[in-house]
Amino acid sequence: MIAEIILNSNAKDLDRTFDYKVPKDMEKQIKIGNRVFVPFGRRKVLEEGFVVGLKETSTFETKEIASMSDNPFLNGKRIKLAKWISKRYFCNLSDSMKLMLPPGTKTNKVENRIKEKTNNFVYLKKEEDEIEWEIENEKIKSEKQIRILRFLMENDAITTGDLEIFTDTSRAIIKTLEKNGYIEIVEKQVERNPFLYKEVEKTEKLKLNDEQEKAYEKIEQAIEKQKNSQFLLFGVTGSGKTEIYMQAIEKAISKGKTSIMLVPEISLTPQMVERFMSRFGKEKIAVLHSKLSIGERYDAWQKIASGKINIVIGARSAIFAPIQNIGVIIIDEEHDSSYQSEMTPKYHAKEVAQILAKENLCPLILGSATPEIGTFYKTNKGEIELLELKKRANNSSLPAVEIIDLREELQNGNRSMLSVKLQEAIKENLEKKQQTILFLNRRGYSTFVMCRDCGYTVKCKNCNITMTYHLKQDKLKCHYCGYEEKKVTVCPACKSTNIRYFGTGTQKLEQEVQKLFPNATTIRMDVDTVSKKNSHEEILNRFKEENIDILIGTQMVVKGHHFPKVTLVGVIAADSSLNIEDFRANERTFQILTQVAGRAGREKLQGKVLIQTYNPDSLAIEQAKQQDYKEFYESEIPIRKQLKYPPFCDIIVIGFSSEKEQEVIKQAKKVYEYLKNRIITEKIGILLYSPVPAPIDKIKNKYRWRMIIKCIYNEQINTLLHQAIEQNECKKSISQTIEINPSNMM
DNA sequence: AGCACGCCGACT
DNA sequence: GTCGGCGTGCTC
Repeated sequence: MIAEIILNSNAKDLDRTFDYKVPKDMEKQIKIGNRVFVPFGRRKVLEEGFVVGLKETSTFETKEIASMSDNPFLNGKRIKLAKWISKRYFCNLSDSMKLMLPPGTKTNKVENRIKEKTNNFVYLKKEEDEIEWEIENEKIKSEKQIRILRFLMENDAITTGDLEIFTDTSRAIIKTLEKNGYIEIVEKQVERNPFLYKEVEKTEKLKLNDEQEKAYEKIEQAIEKQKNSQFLLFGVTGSGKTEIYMQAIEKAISKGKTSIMLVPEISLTPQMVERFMSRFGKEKIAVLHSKLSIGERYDAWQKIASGKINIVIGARSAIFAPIQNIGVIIIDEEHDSSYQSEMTPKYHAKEVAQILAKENLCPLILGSATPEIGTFYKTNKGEIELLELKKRANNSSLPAVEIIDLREELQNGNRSMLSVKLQEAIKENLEKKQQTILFLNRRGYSTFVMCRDCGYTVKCKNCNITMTYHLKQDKLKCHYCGYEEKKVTVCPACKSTNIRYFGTGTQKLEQEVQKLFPNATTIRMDVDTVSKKNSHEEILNRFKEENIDILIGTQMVVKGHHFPKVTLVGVIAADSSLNIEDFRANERTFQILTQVAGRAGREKLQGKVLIQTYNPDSLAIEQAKQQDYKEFYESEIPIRKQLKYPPFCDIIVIGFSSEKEQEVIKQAKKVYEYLKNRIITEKIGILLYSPVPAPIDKIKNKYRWRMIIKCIYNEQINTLLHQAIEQNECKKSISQTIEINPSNMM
């Protein structure tokens, strides 16, 4: 017997199967999906690989499989899904398989066994920076050691269970680190999973109103009849979507089936999880999110794989949880961009969910108050069934939204970031002792630094983008590669000292608010303040519990949380998402403004929203004021149609990048010519644009070019694109990427 | 990706 | 002479 093996490697050249002979004693157990170790080339160590096919003969002179894990790891269905992913998202098969492997799977030949987790904790003893510095000072340059340190830093405490994931060598390094006093290993009963010992009170299902009942019945039917249909549960926050989700899950359980519910990472709060646990009991629910350590993730994964779990709740990657016999898949806030992975494989959890739902013959429920344009379009075409919830369950009224024209403010001589009206509203709110949220989707202090004499702007030396000034560290930072520089006082081009800091970020906003309202308490939330574990929750809880007057933040403040005392929301600049080079600019602006507006006055108190903008005539902003999704949809659809944007046409971006600009251009042109010829000879209806530099043409010292194709994406196009890459080989130093309707067009 | 082979310049 | 830098090519 011959096994077709995919090696665990991300090299382009190795993204194909290799044939190996199956030893006689292995023939009975071996199955597609098994993990094996094989000799490869001249390498001294065995390589890890996965069985993706079995056959009788091979045209090659085969070597023999050396060993096989007892754990099956994957199966035929998973391999099939991995193959689909690598085809659809243009990644190596080994990359898509990695998504489905148990967390912390070791990639060396040592068998991976994790002993029972104890409560022994390893703590970092010193300040993070100091450790890194000391390590480098002692010239300990081992990659492994640095990796372990990173791991320790990311999880300020890890269990000895986590330690088991490491290899013997790594464990030895950790012991050395302990001996030298960098870390300490303590025996301590600490419970990191707040739900493990917490008593949850059982709650009963709520009575549905007529609208909810109508929607639920449709879903119930689909679960009952095992119909692979898709639903859009379209309703504002507070219209009772969650109760419908829970009853759908209950229905699935009653049929002996499991459920997956995806939520955006940011909405995965303890309160949300508790709500599900008190309905279904905590034993049957597994929660997967990015704050889990590898050990915790491993435990959850094993529990799901063993069949003890019937509900999986998690962010994007939870779609790959090893759960069987799915009865319903739910994607809450389906428009959320976090469902699209930004790392290879750049999969979209919604598309993967569609595949899984088809495979399991179960319904897929998408929920949103501001669905993706494409999703709503499908409800018109009958591909998705629309279930509408118009009523707000608690009958609270929509906040009053007002648009403020910043051009007028400027004409009237107000150079402040806060318009007169917004300042007055904040003052009034402070007097009433009610809370305010100020939203500005840009972090840092100043977004660019320019010489007023010669127009020179400070750019990152690795990336072709302007540096942002950060007040606290008094430094210029590149938001793309993290490069930092001293602040500039003398123009490097003309030696002028007439340097000005332009643009505003959350830091400057906070400073200005403190200047204007010295007696108000403020708290800021953006990536710079929430870098540490859990502080996202901490900031929001502090804002709520300590009654802080003003919360200043980027999009993080927009989602999930319920703040009963917030009655004023100020949007400092609604334009930032409007001017980006992206076909979703209007959609993103509408979604974010509608969501921010929804933060104001969610209970008895009447809420007020002030949106400051330089484009008061923009339809997206005007319709966000009305908070009328359908009207926005109706106005956006003709634009999409006219400009040949999704959902009428797909945008395919082929990217090329390398440190050598000439090579990038050469390869881009080569692929362009190839595609042009194929399109002419095969008469394929696609629009091909010649290669141009990407909007950000240099990141991390790599020049970036790209070409855009507009067409209706299908199997034929997919094949053509794969061939375009395979048949136009290039140097290893050039990286080529293909994305269809990428979430980031930069 | 690794690992070896091979070709060429630098250095005892 | 030979050590080592890295470009090239192959791995069932």
